[in-house]
Amino acid sequence: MIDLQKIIEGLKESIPQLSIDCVIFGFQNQELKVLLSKLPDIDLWAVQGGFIRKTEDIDQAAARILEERTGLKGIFLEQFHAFGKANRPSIDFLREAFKSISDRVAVESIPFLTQRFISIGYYSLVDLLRVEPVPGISYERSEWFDIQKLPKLGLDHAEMIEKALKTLQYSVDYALIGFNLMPETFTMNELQKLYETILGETMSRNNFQRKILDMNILERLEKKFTGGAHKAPYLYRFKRLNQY
Amino acid sequence: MIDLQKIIEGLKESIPQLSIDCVIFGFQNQELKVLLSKLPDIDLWAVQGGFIRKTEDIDQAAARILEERTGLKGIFLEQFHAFGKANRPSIDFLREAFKSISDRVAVESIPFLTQRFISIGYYSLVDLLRVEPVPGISYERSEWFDIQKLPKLGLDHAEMIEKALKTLQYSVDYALIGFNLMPETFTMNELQKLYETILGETMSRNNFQRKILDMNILERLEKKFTGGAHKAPYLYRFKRLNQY
DNA sequence: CAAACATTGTCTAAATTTGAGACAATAATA
DNA sequence: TATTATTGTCTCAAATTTAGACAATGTTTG
Repeated sequence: MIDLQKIIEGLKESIPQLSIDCVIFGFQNQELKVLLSKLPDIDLWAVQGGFIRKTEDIDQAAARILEERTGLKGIFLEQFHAFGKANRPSIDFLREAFKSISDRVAVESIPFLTQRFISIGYYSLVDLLRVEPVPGISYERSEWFDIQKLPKLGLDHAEMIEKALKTLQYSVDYALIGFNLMPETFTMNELQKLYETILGETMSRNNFQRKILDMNILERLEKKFTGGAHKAPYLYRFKRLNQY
Repeated sequence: MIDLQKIIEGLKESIPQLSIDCVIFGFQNQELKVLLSKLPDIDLWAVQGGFIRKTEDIDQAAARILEERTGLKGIFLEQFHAFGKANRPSIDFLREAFKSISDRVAVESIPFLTQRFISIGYYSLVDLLRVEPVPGISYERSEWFDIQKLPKLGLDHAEMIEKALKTLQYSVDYALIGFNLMPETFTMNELQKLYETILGETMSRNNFQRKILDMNILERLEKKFTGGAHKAPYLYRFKRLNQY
């Protein structure tokens, strides 16, 4: 049950007309996914949003929202763009968003919510299996969607995801170290699959290995015996030196 | 004389706790410069800031502020980062900023101004000679500063300029940085100086020329006879197709 | 008026990086 | 022991970048 009083109190401690939206990417089965939450009673989805408390840095607010929705702390999280069309969001979206409480109160009666919002977008890349999704207030449930097969998205969230993805692709090389996305140890092939999924293109095995090894960011560990009828690949892990 | 009433009315039409800051770059005498404005009675400078009107897209607001301060329209302007430390700005800065009117009203009595501000940073590239600087309200005058010799900056504006410059350096290759920074026509050597200044490194003359010409973005015009005792260089201008 | 001078435009060879194929090495299975 | 699938690495070709060289050309100087 949604506690209306708590919502309104929370809003009072927050900065009006300004929100944060986190585009949370996850990786599984060679698919790049994004964590979306569904509005009640309608097939409309959104990325993980929230507000900025008055005493909180915006980076802290983004980290808090990420933690609230995934349970993950200390994850690499990067701002990518602020969205501020004069007509976002439409009151229609808000009415849907607060439908579950709208029998008790009309959205229009909460001034905080009926105004125009400017939203600062952050993105993160997480180990999907470590996430226990908790939808934000007024959302029904959360789900991972393949980036190729997104559902109907509210507001400008399609554009947001698009832009977050572009930013992620642009910064794969340095971002992968920061996001502790890979398990502690992994094979070169597993790392390559991640690259290919993010970039949406295949890469040649030999040259990928050369490129990554030349970066000098990995240490080679013992071999991994998978039981497959073939040569066993080495395991690697990221070096523990001077990184983020 | 500053019209206090006009200021306060303007603020009423603006979104609270949210501002825009434009880092405006220009190029002259082989120096990359940034347009700063000085506070009255104190040696403290700031980039070109302003507020967002309630009915205005944030991109429009940035373009308006750019035009107000430079007289230039339709110029390259791109968002690069939102700044939102919980303690920005300090009330001290504001008191200085509004000193010129503070004999008539205490800053503290304008609630709009005493709150925390989150600022969205844009950067722009302009032809310095076409600019007629007009300082923002509450500022004394505007001046171009070599990026290497910045004066004392208020708030987090040093960090802002730093980050804008980094963004500019990253985008050198895909953005036509010369298009707005250079005069209508220019020599290859002048363009090279611009690149060298932005990137902070020297480049070889022959290879720079090849690289730029291969981009196929310039048209070659007649030669420029400088009076120097040597071969006259060609003049170029940017082609008039599908650009900013 | 020819020689000297400074700088420009372009060419070429060397060095480096990238792309693509080849092949031996090696776990597990038949 | 031969077969199979995959890995790690090598090599060669192609593409790109770097560096050097040199002729061309306005202007000044003798």
